[in-house]
Amino acid sequence: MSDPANGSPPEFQKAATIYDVAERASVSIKTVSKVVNNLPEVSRATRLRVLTAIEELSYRPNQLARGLASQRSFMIGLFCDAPAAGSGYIARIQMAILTMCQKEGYHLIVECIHATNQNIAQQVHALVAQSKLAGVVLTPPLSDLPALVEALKATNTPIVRFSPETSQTDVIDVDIDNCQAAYDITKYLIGLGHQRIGFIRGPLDHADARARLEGYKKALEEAGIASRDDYCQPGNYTYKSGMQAGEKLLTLKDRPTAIFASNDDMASGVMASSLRYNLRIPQDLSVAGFDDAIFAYAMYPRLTTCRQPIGEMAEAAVSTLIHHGDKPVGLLRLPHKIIVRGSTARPSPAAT
Amino acid sequence: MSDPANGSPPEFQKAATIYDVAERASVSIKTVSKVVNNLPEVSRATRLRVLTAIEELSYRPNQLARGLASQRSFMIGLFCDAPAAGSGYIARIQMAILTMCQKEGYHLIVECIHATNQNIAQQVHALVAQSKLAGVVLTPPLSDLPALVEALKATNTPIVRFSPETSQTDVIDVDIDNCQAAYDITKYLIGLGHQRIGFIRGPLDHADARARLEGYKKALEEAGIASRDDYCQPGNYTYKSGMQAGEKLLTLKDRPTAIFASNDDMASGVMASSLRYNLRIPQDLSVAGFDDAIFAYAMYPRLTTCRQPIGEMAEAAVSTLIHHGDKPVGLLRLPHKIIVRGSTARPSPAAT
DNA sequence: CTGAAAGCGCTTACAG
DNA sequence: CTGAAAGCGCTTACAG
Repeated sequence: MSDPANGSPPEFQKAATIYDVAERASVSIKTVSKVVNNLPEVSRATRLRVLTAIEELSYRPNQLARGLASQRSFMIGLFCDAPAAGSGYIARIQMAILTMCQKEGYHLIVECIHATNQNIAQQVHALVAQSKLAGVVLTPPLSDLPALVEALKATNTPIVRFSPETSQTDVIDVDIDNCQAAYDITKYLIGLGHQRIGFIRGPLDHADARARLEGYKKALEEAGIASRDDYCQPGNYTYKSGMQAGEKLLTLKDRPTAIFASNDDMASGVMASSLRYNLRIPQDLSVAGFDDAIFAYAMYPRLTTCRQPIGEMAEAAVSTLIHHGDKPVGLLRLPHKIIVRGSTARPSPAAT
Repeated sequence: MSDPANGSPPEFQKAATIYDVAERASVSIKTVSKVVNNLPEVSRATRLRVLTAIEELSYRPNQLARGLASQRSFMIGLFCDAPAAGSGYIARIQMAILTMCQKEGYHLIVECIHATNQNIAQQVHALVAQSKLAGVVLTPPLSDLPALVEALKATNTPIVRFSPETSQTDVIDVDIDNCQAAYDITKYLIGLGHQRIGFIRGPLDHADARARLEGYKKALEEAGIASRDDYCQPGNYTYKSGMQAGEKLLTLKDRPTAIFASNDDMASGVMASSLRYNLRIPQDLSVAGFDDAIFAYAMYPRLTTCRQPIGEMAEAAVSTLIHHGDKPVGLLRLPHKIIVRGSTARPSPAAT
């Protein structure tokens, strides 16, 4: 197939280099470089000539050479603990980041870092030093690994963290207002006519779990509904813990007419437990979750929940990494969205 | 912070290069290169000296330089249509591929290619030519995009496809035996005592859907159970189509005591529809799915299903890409696994 | 607005 | 078993 001795121009076999383009356009490679990188200082006529040559040779700059020479690659790292785990939150972030990267002409390189790993610093060093990443996106629970963040800072790599526990300097954080979101859902349930609203909280060492609990209480208080301790059950964000909390809530004397679980996995558990007591959803019991997990749409009835604006968060993250320096450091809060579906309704007259 | 005028060795500020290591170990860079790449022809003593120097300087080879010089990068591309969509099948593949890559010292770069995109060839050219990918993994539905496969072949990039429709030359394919898997599930249901087993098939233009249907029929036939047309309903792999098929099956005069849906989304739909008829699962109706989707474990009761050995498939895929040439081209079939959970049980005496 | 030259940090024949 | 040199394909001061 290959024919090295062939005298004809190698337009087919070998990829064109910047030299080929320069020669064809009768300019220096410097000029080609400028055109490719969209720098000014090139006359319209020259630019057009170069562009034509690029087109004709279907030239693509070699990213490896570009990165080596400029000491920065066009790659953004996405560091995850377990990309495929959980309810798809991480997967959704990845998809959004990827879309943004492609829009900006960057590539996404995904790395798995185990939060329990000991010398993270070493691993990061290997990863970042080797590839000269243009920036790194951290997803939970990695957002809250001081060792990771420090190691990254030491390599002078820009960082964006998704939903971190606490804000930090030198770092950009993107998140939603969990308290407000929980407040909104609770208020929506109250607006529906519910007075007895159960709540299943997440682990209290998670800042988001605390914030959601706070939002729930705030909404009740504002509506003049006394909060009852037995209506607020603990959970740990798993399906099973949701089912257990559901059992407790549904066997209460004055059982709630609505249950708001702080995530979709637990909401799913509640729905499972409601089957045991022959409660129909949403006629006998309204259930709301949080996250808009993949399965929230595949269960019956579909789950009312809160969706994070992951697309916008990713957009903010990537553009911050690429144009970093323009944006201020700190926490960026983006607006969430309540998704109302079939699992919530007005309480039946009998229940109220 | 940085102090270029500082005379002390730059062990901290700047990353060590191969020259620094060579100097410290008193060898040429060639020798360092050999040690790093695990090539022979280096005496034990020298190798040890180099290794020590590498350790002391915490040297990491620059991947960009390595790639540029050798004309091949240590990156493997994972091409997906929509990484986050669906029931997590793609996400799981990604996780497995990623794990393998890290084990082999490669990086994973994820690219999103829309199957509907017109000139895929161009996009591939840009992607692969730019980054000199060591290999590419294709996931459905991209596995069956001739334009993609051809474009990739033209760049001489090794390819591995997950679950393609049809085998091809020059390409390695990994898959399970869908017919056998469906046969196994059906046989398991028969073994439980079910005689009236409904089936919901996938779209018949999918090879896997056809194979699963075939497996179902084969198991019935072997057991001497006549297959009934009204027990075999069409579906298109969505939750909704599963629910519709469920309605049809459950309103049949002799309704099935078990339903086997060709994927978990449809199985989930069946379970939803069963609620309408006050059928308890698994007491009144057994339901089995296929895929072991993320939510299969989060529903109630948990779904009996078939899991693909994604870890092994990924292992085969990556090692094939890296050591390609060693392995034969063609289709590699790996063993599936039936996961029995709470959604299936013996039929109740009344029903049989 | 454009060129010539050095250099990014490796690998790879080619010698010895 | 090891060295010296060229080259991978770009970018980036430095000149003009």
